[in-house]
Amino acid sequence: MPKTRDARSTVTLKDVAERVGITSSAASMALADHARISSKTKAAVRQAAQELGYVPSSAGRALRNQRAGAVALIVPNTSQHVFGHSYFMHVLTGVSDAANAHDSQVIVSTNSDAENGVAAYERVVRSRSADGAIVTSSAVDDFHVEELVASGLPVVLIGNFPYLPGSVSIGIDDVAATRTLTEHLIDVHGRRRLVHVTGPLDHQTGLDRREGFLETVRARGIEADSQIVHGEFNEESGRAAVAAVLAEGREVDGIVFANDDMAFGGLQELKRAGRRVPEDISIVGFDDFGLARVTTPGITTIAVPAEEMARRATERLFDLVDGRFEGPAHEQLGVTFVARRSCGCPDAA
Amino acid sequence: MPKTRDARSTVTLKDVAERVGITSSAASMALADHARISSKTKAAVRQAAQELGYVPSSAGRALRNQRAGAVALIVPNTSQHVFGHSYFMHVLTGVSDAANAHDSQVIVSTNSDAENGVAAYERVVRSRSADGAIVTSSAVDDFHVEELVASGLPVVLIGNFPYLPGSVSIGIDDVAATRTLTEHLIDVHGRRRLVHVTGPLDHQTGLDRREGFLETVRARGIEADSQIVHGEFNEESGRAAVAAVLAEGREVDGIVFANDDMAFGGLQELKRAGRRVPEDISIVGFDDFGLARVTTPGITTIAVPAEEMARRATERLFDLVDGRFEGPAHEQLGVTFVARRSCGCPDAA
DNA sequence: CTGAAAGCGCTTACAG
DNA sequence: CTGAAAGCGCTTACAG
Repeated sequence: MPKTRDARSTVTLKDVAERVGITSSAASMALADHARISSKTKAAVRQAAQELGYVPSSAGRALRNQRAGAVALIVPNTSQHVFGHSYFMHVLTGVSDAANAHDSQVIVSTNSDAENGVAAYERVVRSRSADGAIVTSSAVDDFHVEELVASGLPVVLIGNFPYLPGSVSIGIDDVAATRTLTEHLIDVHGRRRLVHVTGPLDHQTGLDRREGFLETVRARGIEADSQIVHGEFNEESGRAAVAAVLAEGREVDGIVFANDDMAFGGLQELKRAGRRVPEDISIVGFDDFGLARVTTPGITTIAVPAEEMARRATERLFDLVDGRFEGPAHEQLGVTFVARRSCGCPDAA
Repeated sequence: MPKTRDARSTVTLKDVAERVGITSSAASMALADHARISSKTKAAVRQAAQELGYVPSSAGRALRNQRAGAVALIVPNTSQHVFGHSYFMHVLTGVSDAANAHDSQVIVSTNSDAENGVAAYERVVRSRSADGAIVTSSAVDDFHVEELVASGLPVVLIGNFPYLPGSVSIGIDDVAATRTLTEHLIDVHGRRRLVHVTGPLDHQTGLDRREGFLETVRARGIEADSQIVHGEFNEESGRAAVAAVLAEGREVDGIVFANDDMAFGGLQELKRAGRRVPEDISIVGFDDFGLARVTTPGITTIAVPAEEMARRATERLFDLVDGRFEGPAHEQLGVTFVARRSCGCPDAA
């Protein structure tokens, strides 16, 4: 059966070489600017390539060079639900920028169905479609990540992975950032009866942000008036957490949500219950991937530099792939505190 | 220089074949379940492959089969700014789902710098890294899209491209959808003095949504009281459009924004000016990719089935690649009207 | 029926 | 110095 693609012309190195009257070996060297080819021949080859519209075959190159010319951005479906759309676009942008700079393609591997023997991303990598992988998973018990790292394949993780000492990762200091938020509620707005709505505690971010909250209320001596409620990083769990807290009837004047989505859900529930934010209760979130800016009131939060993290992670990945760098290493980027009206601050801008 | 990758074992078909004591040709046929291989040998090969952790080399396959096993999702940078993050995640999800079902990788090509001779996505495709492409651009004057389609390469476009009759595309009926929104303001909420804030008019969506608005105000006989203001699909241009309209001092009781981002910008500007939405002015947007649901008030809008469009587009692409289908063809999917408080309707759920 | 060569497009180590 | 073979990993058309 004739294929559609047959209609298109496929220009190979051989075509270029024939036009110039040399072998494809020589043409290859000419295009690679090899010293042994005369500049006259080089010019002729370049022109022929130009005229014929020659583009090297990625498969031919990959097979010969044992190098795919692509990196994989791996998005486990667990992490898909945990983080939001904006987060991944920031990450994708960062990865693409760095990959483009290295003339590399970006393969996005979103494994929709969790367990089908070999995980989707393991395949990407084992089939050598990609020279390395950026992984955004943060589930502590995701053993696939561990296996991937252990396989010796170049992998850079986005996030903090203290339990994977052999890994290369780029993260932020979630503990310190949450401390900043919590201290802000206490020191600037005089809040004393605080609630922390956690993220999922099988995620390192969930654990670290809780730790930051706990450290702070302890340091300020208001631990007895504080409360921890479990959440799942999504809007609905923020709503449910607030509903549960309000149902208990305890006094609360500030809530530290472990991310913005939960803060938004909580905000809606507080409004529904007739509590004014920030007059009656100050709230803060975490991430600033877009949502926190558009709600009413805007949500005070920590801006996570997702795009920059991804860019750095990808640069590190190329270092690994090119053998310029040997893990393990963990790098942390700075974050920005963004004051909005939800805590009681005046709106920015 | 030894490469990092040398540390990893690379299992080839030859390794599998040797373990079983046959040639790699036979092993290939065995794994392909070819009739001429005995079921006993097949079982042995499968087991050996399993034990060794054999995964076919994508480069070897691609070269031999003249088929990359990947599709490209092309995101011209123009269109990146025009649409939002959520839109692309919806598209990416749809493309990934369909590609996974066809055992194909997804390459995302975001050409950051516009003009570097050959456009980034042309390279992807010319280097045969991808067997076909999904393109999300909607700029009417983006000649790259035209070239791509003309090249004979399998391409499916997301959106409406009436000026590219030779193309295969999946879109929605923007004219009819905008008519629905505009009629809603007039017929349900009694608005008579309407403004339409357009999208960029070098984009088909911008043109079509304007057309839908114009048709409706003409049909209802309120054209004289209507006004068209130019926007660019982003929040800031919505804000600016509203500021301009208010500055003129004309009476306005309803605004049809060509998308949600502009509606949100306009909403903020209206609030700032002391106009109540929806009491004084009803507003509507378009898209429903996330923003419209989280603002206060929520924005009445048309939900665009971006994920489904992408899934269908990718299915069509595989039809083209496999020669099961010959373009041109244009398919339109249905949309959903979503009533929220910004027009005067009670909030949903 | 079955063994093994040929060839996809590249690049570089080798032979002359 | 330069020509052209070898081989990356696959699959299938061909020879026996």
